[in-house]
Amino acid sequence: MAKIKTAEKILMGATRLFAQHGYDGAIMDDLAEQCGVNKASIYYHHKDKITLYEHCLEALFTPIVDAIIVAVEQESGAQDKLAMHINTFAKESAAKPYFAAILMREMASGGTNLPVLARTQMQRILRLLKQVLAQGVDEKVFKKTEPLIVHFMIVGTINLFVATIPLRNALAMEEGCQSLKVSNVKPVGKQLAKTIIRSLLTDVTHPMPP
Amino acid sequence: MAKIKTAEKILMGATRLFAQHGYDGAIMDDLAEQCGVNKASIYYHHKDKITLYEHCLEALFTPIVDAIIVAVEQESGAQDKLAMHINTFAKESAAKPYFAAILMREMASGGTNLPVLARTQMQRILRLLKQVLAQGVDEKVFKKTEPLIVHFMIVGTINLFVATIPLRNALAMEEGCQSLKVSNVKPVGKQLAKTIIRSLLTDVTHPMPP
Amino acid sequence: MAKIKTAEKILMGATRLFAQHGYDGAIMDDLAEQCGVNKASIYYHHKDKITLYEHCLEALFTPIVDAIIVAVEQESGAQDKLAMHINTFAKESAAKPYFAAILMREMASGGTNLPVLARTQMQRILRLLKQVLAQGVDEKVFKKTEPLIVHFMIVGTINLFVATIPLRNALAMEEGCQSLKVSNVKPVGKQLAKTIIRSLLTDVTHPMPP
Amino acid sequence: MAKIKTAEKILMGATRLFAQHGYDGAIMDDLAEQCGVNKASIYYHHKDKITLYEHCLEALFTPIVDAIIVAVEQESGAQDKLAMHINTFAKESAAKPYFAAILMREMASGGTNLPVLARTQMQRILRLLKQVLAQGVDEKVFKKTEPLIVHFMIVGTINLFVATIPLRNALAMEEGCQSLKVSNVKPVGKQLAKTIIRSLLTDVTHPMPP
DNA sequence: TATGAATGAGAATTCATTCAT
DNA sequence: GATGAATGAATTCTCATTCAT
Repeated sequence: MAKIKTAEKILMGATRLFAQHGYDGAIMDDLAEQCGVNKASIYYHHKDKITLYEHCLEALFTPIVDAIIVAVEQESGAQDKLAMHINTFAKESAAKPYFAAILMREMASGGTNLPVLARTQMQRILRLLKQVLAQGVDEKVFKKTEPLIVHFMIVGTINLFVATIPLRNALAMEEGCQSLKVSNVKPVGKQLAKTIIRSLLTDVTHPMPP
Repeated sequence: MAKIKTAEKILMGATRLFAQHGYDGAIMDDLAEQCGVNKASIYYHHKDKITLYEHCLEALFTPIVDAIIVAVEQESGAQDKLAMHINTFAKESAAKPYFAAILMREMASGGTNLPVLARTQMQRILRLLKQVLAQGVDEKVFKKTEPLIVHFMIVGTINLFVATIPLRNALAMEEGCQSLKVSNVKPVGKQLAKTIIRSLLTDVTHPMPP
Repeated sequence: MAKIKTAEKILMGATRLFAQHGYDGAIMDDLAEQCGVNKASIYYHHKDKITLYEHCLEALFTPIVDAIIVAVEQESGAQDKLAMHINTFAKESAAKPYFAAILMREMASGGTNLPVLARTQMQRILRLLKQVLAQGVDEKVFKKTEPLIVHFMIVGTINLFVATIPLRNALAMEEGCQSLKVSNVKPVGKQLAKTIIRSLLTDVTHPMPP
Repeated sequence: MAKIKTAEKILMGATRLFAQHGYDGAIMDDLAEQCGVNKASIYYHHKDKITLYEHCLEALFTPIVDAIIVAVEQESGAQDKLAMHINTFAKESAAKPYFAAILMREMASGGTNLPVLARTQMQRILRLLKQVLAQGVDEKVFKKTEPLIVHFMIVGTINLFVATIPLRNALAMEEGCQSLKVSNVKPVGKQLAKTIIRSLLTDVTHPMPP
């Protein structure tokens, strides 16, 4: 019987809670109740709240960044790599929706509280992007641009899209405006990739991916 | 004697605190101290914490959205309107940096807690954008696109850029990586506008603004 | 134009509030609002809360006790005096309903907080009752009894009746039980007087008042 | 080791405090201190102040009413039942002196705040009394009377007597008036029973209980 | 491991009172 | 006399954390 370990159960519940309410808004009592464990058990497994938070970030960020790096490595051309970068980021964000919320809050805090590990992970992504863009410049397909801005476009757009899925559904109800209800990330990633790549290309007549 | 009104002083201090720490992380005692007023004074002017928060959002969001609408109205062509939309959003966000942080947190919450007024303001922006894009389609300059995605690109990118200014400065120190230190929003807005507009244009040979 | 003086207006409002909520439950802000005066005005006219309370008690208790004494003096026989004592107490309590509530609360506090003046007034009533009962014993119409118990019967019964008028009306609604709705004090005073006097009479064949 | 449970300890302390100072006058800090428990413990066991108050009323009222009902059931004649009703009410009130104080305050509030349970309990008493009086009328021993008035005489008198025991002791000291010092409830109940029954009897020559 | 109970340090809110005009 | 604003001292309640079993 594949009983989920208590420590794991707590970690998952905590991630959801931190995503929904932020670090300060997440309450240990609620966590215990929602996980169906005793409050003291949390402390048996996780030292304290801040450490638990760090565990959550670690468990959340690392595999996402790893997945992106692996995916990008499988492509060879700069253009394909960039497209893969963006699409994988989108896919992973959509698959682990708490990632977007937590990242957004941390960015909102100026990232000051962001545990070192999470910061490191975000820098790995940025570094990867820089390499891809540099490769593109070398290959004469991309113009020179500020990688940071591209990074912001990717992360900002996707995060916002994923984090607002529930909001948009609510608005769609209120307003009867169906267009708000877009909740599939794939096309968003696609269009974002197209937009960014097109703006980077040296030669606009260069063939675009479909 | 132009004494700043206490209510106003509290509102400003509260906005900063909410932006820095989020709703739950902002502490009324700190607010009182930072404003140099008595704790009870806060309650004299603002009923309770949640109401104070709503007041902050109201004071923050409305003028920004108003400014964007006014600016866009002064242009006539869809392309110019869109550029103005993006640049004004960037300019306003940069001028009132708490806006980005607060909006990001709210988005992270799925916007569920977002007071009605703030939601309404964000919808005003979106509605404006829709009109501009529709006009562009009418004028045959723009391809048909999902306005929501464009909206996300604008808001997500700019917000992330503005909100991470302090983070990036910190990172720049740590890493000695000067490129992180970009803190002037204007070029970001410019490049974002160019990127988005270029991807929207029906005819890539269409003349771009410099 | 017979404008009610502010001090007076406050006194009346305060009496109601103290009766409804007790000393601790009465809130100065509410008082100001209900009286339509500024909070600071209360302190202009009444020093502080406890003093205001004393003023209320004084204004409430003294005329009631005076009225009883005057009324009793107008009778000559012990039996008539006692009847008058009870009926006047009932009448006055009904006319000034806040009296019952305030007295009950004070009694509930063990009367420890009861300002001296109010205590004195209650003792005047008790002293009067003692005299009447003693006179009855002298006149051989009354048996010797403990005046305090008679006092309690009178005050306890009438107070309870008057104070519960609103409660009983509520209950009558809920239960559809009309008998609860007795709200005219006169017959209660009458029956109470009859009950007490009958139990005091030496000779049960002694003529009773109708 | 028969350690008194904390929840119970709090309940008892709270009952005393509510009786002495009323709901608004009872302060949670004081309660914690007097019980020798931590402030937060109170909330661990009792949700909030109002709930704690309700728990107190429940624990206080129910057994008293139960005792009265049981005692009355053991008698058969209406006259004996009524005497037992009054005497048991007196006995119970004396045994749990906080009952009188709390009931008086609630009555003073017009009973409006009185938690449903306490109201229900008081109605059980009234209903019992009605049955006894009705039985007496059936048995032709009692005249028809308004049960509510009889109820008020019983409750009002006994409550006042019990609640004022401390006051009277104080007065007795001040005045040197020994007669005030009556603090044994039994004779009061006895006399009250005699008084009420005598006034209810159809035939005054009817044999009274000693 | 798990849990019910406990707790100290806060944190939001209230309230009587005062002050400047 | 009257009033809007301010304030210090509570007061209720919360929350992360610990302890005994």
